[in-house]
Amino acid sequence: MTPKPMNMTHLAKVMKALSSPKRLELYLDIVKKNEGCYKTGSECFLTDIISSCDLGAPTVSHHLKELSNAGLISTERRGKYLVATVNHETVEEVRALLSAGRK
Amino acid sequence: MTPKPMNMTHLAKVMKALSSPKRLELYLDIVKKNEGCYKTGSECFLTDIISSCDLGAPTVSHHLKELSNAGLISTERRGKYLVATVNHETVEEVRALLSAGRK
DNA sequence: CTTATAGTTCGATGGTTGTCGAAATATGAA
DNA sequence: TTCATATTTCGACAACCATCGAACTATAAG
Repeated sequence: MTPKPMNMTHLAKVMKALSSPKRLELYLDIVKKNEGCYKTGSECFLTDIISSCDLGAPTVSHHLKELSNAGLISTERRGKYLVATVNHETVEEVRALLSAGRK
Repeated sequence: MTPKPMNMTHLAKVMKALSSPKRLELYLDIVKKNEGCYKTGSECFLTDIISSCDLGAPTVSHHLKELSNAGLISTERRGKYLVATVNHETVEEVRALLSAGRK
């Protein structure tokens, strides 16, 4: 089944969410940690992200909200911590739209 | 052959180039006109883009330069007119990077 | 050469954004 | 409850951006 089409306003929002180098780095970090989760069962904790990047906690919080707002990730509170998971559907929709007019 | 990997700074640049709704619209318009070109031989002229969108010529010129700067399109002067063509390689590189950690 | 059309460059402007520190909130531990 | 850690909200600020009109350059037609 092909993923349902995405309107352009939303797509622009997703692109904007990934247009800041730091935020893109954060996103790819979450992706990688999610891969690890698939294999080892460990999850992606916000606190680890904050520790491993050179940004302040408020900035990271803001970036994660932006990624979440664009539908790229979802966040869930697990006790004291926050867990981030990638929303693969949204990524697929972007890929689908980028496939337009492919050779 | 898999496309060569793209560094993150460049990827962020590409994302930023597509993060403005109007500019995204322009890009997809160029993609569509390039598709038509493949079938009918007609090309994508800047003057037509300017006529069919609600932006001034200076703004469109600026947007096209941004798309070109990101490597998403190339422009070529054909006599009095400017022709825009999609750079499929760049799009493929973006798609490749978005494939990271896919289910 | 003059005119008309296509496109770019420039300067300005209002709006958005990434980042920070400080303060507030949330949650679990002692 | 009190404390420590995790996260969010707030206010601010400099930097950036999308858009515009005016002026400039380029190319072709007459």
